Amino acid sequence: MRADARKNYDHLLGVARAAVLEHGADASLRDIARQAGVGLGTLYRHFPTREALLEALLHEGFAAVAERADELADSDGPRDALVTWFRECTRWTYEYRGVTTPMMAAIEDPESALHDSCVTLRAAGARLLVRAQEAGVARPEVDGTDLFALIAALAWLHDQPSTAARADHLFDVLTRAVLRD
Amino acid sequence: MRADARKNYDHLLGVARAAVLEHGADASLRDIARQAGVGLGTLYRHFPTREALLEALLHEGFAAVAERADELADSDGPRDALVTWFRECTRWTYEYRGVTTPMMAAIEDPESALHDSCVTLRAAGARLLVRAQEAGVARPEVDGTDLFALIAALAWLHDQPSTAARADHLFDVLTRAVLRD
DNA sequence: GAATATACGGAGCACTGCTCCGATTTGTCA
DNA sequence: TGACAAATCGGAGCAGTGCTCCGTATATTC
Repeated sequence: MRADARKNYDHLLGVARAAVLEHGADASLRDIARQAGVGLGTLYRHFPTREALLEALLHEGFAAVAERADELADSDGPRDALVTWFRECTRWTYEYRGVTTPMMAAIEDPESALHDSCVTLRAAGARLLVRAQEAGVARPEVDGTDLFALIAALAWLHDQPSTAARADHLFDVLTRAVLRD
Repeated sequence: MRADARKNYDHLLGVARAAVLEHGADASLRDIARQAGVGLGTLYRHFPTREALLEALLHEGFAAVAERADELADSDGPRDALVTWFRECTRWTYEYRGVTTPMMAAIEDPESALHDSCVTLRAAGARLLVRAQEAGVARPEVDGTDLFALIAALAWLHDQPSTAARADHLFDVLTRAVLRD
């Protein structure tokens, strides 16, 4: 990679992060390029699709949340590990508005730049879920895809003006759908 | 209302219904106008906002689902009435893709053309919910807004390619968050 | 310092929502 | 019936979007 390309890539990523934090995952790509002092073609060369840009932006976070699942599996009991991870994962998605729709599309599309990260995240959750089910504290009819869907749904609800304020409460409500009473 | 205006209004509504059924709630307004053989200005005069168009499209459905709640309250027990209405209401939203985001925005915005219909729907669900809670079969911490949010979340999940096929299963899962075990 | 491969920038295309206003049609009243 | 006023229409025009393409400029290599 050429030196100027590397510099543009890094700068672009920084500007994109700020833009996505402020305007959500559907921030204007033109604005990002302009704000980075770079042509639109340059942005598209480095990030051919919006998913590629999001992947570059979120990759570390995905990995950290997935790894956190294994940490919790070691340190906590089946029930606490699942609930804590579910909560932390959900909270993490709250940072980036509108990221949940591309994620739901990506997990179904192996060509998407976000696909692998989403699959990794789902698998991490599924491990904790199975463990909790084996311990008899989670409902047996729920699977990893359901858990992923619930996380995405909570993120979506957090993006909606009418339910953003009660996100924590909705998390508690949805937790009852996963846990055995 | 002038005769030509009335004719355009009705025709526009028919074309819009087909377009929304096929392309979802964010169907191109230009396409709808073109397909109806009408200028864009005409469409905007009859339906000043997209919400106004959706309200005209969905008003009957909103009213029918709300009324259905009272029917079920008369005919069924607290638990069955709630679950059946929850299911029917959710299924109804499946007919129109992408309608849930504008609904969630509308219920918070009294100026929106969809506001009243959304409030009516939420109130209908809340009546059945309170009845079920008084009978001890629904969780006391859930309220009407939560129920509305769950319906919207299920509709959103149904719009996503990765979870559309398991919509019924997700309904069963989320029902456990509303009902007492 | 010259040659080559790499990367850049932005004009251009097709689409979107939405506004505005001159042209047209309808209903009314003499 | 015919003229007039009010209601309605149609689409050009503006600003924004995603995305492509290619002439130009820059970095690296020899």
